[in-house]
Parts: sequence; structure tokens; C-alpha cells
Amino acid sequence: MDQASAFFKLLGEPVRLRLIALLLDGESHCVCDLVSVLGLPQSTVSRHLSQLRTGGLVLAERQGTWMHYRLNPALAPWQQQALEAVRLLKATDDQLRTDETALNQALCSKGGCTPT
Amino acid sequence: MDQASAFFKLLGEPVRLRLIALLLDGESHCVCDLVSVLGLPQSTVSRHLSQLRTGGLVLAERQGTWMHYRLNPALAPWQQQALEAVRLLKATDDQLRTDETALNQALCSKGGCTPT
DNA sequence: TTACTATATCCGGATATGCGGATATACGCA
DNA sequence: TGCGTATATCCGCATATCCGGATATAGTAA
Repeated sequence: MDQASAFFKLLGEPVRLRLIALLLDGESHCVCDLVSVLGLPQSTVSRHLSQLRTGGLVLAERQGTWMHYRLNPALAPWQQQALEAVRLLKATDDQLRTDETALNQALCSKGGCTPT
Repeated sequence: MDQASAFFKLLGEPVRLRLIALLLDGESHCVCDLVSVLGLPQSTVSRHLSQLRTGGLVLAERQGTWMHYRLNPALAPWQQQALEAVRLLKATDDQLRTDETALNQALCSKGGCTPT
């Protein structure tokens, strides 16, 4: 129960919700891309990512200098279901859609932060 | 977005999550029944119900002395989807299941708080 | 009116949460 | 080794949130 409400609490913060929405594509994204998309201080984004990681929502993997975050594919069914709600929301929410296109542009323009 | 995260924030608190889980049956329940099921002070339960109402998750209707709360049937699709997650959670979470049976017993034993 | 029940709100205080600049750590490369 | 980039964590501070006893309000019935 407390664990369950903790999960929803993580979604109940705008920055984290935006981060989750961005990660819904199942891809790995480095912190610097997420920072540039959200337009927030790096410390803020990093802190929220760390909370998502602690809550088990997200996995982190180091790739050289970059830390890549992605959705945890092994969530409980009810958690997956909740993320489906976010997916629906994302289809109509202006902010989330803007974030999405900003992320795609960031990836296209410089091929992500992956080193050559 | 802020409205969306506010919705999840409402679910992100144990007492409110328990309340929502109890109301998932679609029925109306009076505050006194919910208080006895949760085993918490009346002021605490009432305050959380009021927040759920302000957030649009729940509707309240006065029936004589009693105030009856029920899920808002007109939620956005993504919100309904999120409640489906709670429904799944409820099937496996011990606390939520205990609450559920306590509510049923309360209703059976005294026919609810509805006046004769 | 008075009395009683149900519910909502007020209150002070404890705790949690978010922020973002500054700093520390980790890594790659010369 | 030393430098530069990426990320994490520290810090003080402001704000939000939760609690539950006490009190106010609304309704019913006599």
C-alpha cells in the first residue's frame, strides 16, 4: 500500500510526469537530452531521475560519460496499467506533446549525445 | 499537466488511495462507513474526501444527515485508465482487500447507515 | 426552540518535498 | 597526471502536506 501510493506519488509531480512521458517510448535517453528538453537546471532533472530510479520506475545504465535512463520493463501489471494512463494523457496534453517533439528534434539534430 | 500531476498526487497518498479503492465498486458510501473501515479519525477521512472532491475524482451528495461519496463517472479516459490500475492493485494488495471485506461486513451487519 | 447525529473546517505543529546554485564524483582523453 | 564533460549530491531555504483534537455547521426529530 505505502509502496503503491509511493508509485503514484512519483507520478504526482509535474517534472517527473514529464520525464516518465518522455521515457514511454521505451528508449534510453541520457540526462543531458532530458535536461535540454525540459529546460530545467541539471540538478533538478537529475534529482527527479534519481527518485524515479529509487522507486524502481526507471533503470539507469552508464555508457561512458553518459548515464542513460529508460523505463523499467519489469513493472508490476498494475504499474504498467498506470503507465498506459500516462500514454493516453500524453496524446492530448499540450506540454507533454511539446516535450515529445522537442526530444525528437534533439535526437535528430545531433544524433543524441551518444559518442561517435 | 499540472492538473494531470494533481490527479496522480491525489492517488499518491495512502489514505486517499484506500478511499478510492473502496469507491471503485461504483456505489455511494457515507463518511461514517468509510471512517469505520479505515479506522482513522473522522476529520482525517473527511479532509481526504474533500480533497478528492475538489480534484474532481469523486462526487458528493447529501442524503439527509449523511453525505454520500461516489466515484465521478465522468472522468477523462486517461483517468479511468489510471483507476483501472488501482483496480488491478486492489486484487493483490492485502490492505486494500482487507478494507474491501471490512466495508462489505459493515454494510451487511447494519445495512449501511441509510435510515430506515 | 433544544438535543442529537453526521460531516466539514479550523488550528498549531510536525514532517516532507521541491528548488537550484555550488560542489563533488565519475569517466574519457591527452 | 591533469583537463573537460556529464552526472550526482549537498546545502539552505521556501513551501506544501499531513495529522487529529477541537470546534463549527447542517440536518433530523421531538
